[in-house]
Amino acid sequence: MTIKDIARLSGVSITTVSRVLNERPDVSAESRRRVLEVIESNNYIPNNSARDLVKTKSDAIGLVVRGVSNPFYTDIIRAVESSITAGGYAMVMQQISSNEDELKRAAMMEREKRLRGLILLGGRFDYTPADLALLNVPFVCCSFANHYGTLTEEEYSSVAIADKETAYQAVRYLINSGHRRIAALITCPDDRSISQLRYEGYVQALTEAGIPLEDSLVICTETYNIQGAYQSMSRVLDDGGSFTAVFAISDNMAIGAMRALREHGRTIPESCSVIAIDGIEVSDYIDPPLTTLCQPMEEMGRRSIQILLDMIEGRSGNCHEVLPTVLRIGGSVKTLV
Amino acid sequence: MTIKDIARLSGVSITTVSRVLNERPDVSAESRRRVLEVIESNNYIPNNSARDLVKTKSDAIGLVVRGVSNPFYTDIIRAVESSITAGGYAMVMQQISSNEDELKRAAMMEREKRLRGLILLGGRFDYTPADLALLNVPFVCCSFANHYGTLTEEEYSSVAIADKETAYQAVRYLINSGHRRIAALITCPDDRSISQLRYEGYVQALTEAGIPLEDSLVICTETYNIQGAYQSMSRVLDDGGSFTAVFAISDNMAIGAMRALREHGRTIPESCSVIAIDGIEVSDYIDPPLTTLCQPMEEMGRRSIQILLDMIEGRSGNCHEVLPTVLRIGGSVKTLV
DNA sequence: GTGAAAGCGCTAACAT
DNA sequence: ATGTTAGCGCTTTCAC
Repeated sequence: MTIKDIARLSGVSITTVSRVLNERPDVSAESRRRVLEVIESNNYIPNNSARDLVKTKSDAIGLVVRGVSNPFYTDIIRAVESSITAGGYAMVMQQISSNEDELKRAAMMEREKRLRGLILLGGRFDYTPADLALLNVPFVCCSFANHYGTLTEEEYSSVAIADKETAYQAVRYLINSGHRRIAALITCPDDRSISQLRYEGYVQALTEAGIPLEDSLVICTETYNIQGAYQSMSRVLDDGGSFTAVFAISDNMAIGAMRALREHGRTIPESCSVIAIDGIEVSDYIDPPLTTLCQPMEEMGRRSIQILLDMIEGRSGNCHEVLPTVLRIGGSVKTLV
Repeated sequence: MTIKDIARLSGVSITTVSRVLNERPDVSAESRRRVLEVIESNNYIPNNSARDLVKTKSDAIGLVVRGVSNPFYTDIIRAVESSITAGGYAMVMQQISSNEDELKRAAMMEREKRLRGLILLGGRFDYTPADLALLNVPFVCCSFANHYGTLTEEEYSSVAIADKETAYQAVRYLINSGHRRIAALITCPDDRSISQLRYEGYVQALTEAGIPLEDSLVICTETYNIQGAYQSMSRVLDDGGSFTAVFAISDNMAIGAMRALREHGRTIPESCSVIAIDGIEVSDYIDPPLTTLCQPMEEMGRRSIQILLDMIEGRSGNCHEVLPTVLRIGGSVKTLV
């Protein structure tokens, strides 16, 4: 069933059918009615490949994710997908492993699929202008920005929270609650990632409060997953790590750490407080509910697509949005007297 | 940059370039080398739309999901995406809300995108042959089957666990632990969904053990989410619901219910045991770790794609796979003396 | 308001 | 081994 069949069946030319298909005004009501009728009754759907070919572009937007199973990304993906579909585009998703380069993958997808735009969900913080040359369509960095790179604000778009400041607030919250021996659960202090940024917030908060930094309180997990956090924290506790509170750079890592703490007889929050950043749903249902700074996942996804569509459809250029976080007080932080 | 440019630049015809592109043997080593060189240095990537158009089909496989943020689906999606990419195809994902019909959406996608096949992740259990007429490409039902429908085994494919039997095992485990007043946390006893199937397992286990069914022990949440389970369980506990154990049809719902139990002073497992089905990662990190029957998510995703590609590439026809579950003993079930 | 015809970039006979 | 050519299904001038 092609446009030709519809034309034949409704007794008009291909052109007229095309006009109806594209909601052009220059078709008589009568022709339109007939064509629509035939389309309807034959369940005809135009071939996207053919349309894309002639228009030399598709209606697809690519989503490149570092790990779809990261529960933090999950809500964003949902919002992204909804917004893309609502905007009349289609989403093509690819995930990449931690050692792959998201830009190379994105560039590949872009050319192959003739993408109109890209969302990068999680990625490196150190793109250079040369990296960008790979991409020929608008893109939005979602949940990260170019803090360690050399891009100017005009060269790319981003939607994220203020990572360093948020981490600072979290640690500040612990300090205000009377804690001074505060461990940081991060992936690595200088991997130019979100972890480094949040670690910097931790350092700033301690420094400002006149609390000396201690290497033994910086727990590096290498990975972002729950199991890695559990193992790293277990190891530290086995070695007798001593602190009254933990700042975890993600809810997921906090949850892994909390199990390690419990298994080592450290009740939460009585013998160790925990605070994190992200605000995934489940962390509000665990015991005790995790005190955390919530990112507006839904909004991050939605805004990213809004910005991307604005660029694709020529309404505006690159832009950067820093979304606010909200402190969700659970029961994982104890005030020391 | 099109195939024509490459042909010109390497001094051969477009056919030869096409041959190189498609790794055909009938090209001289010399020509191949030259073409490859030009392709490489110009960063040329063939236009997929054009290829799809002439081949009258794409390289895309559609994934239709009921709620991407369901943590149980998340691992499956990851496996599905990896397998699709590894098989040389591309994944196009769409999620649908609970009131939309997945088959209609799938059919829409299929025609528009000229999909080669479809994975339905979560869906109705009551398809009829008429429903199937909508779809013209192979598809695999992932995590569900046609238990309440009228399809024959030859008409569709599925990869799932034995839901009723698994639920039976879970409840049986509670009974063997000495429980007799066992609540069931389900969405609805007769919605022809996975909930109904698992509820049937619950009924069978009780009946077999000579335990009378009690309406007041069947807690319906309508939704599958954590919050809905929390609210429903809270309501029941407010009304003084009395039971020594809860069988939840999903880990997620169990986690919601556990918070409600705690908030009502019911410690787990001392004053109430909890068992569930799914085995998502986080449920092994909560306190107490949830005792649950784990589905092999990774394998479900992988096998679904294997089966789908086998059908797409004509290696075999429809087939059904029932994957085993594994009991993961946490600390949420207490043995009554 | 409508249609004929060119062409988007590619593959696949078919010929050489 | 290589090139010529006819479409794939659609949109878009351009004429009428």
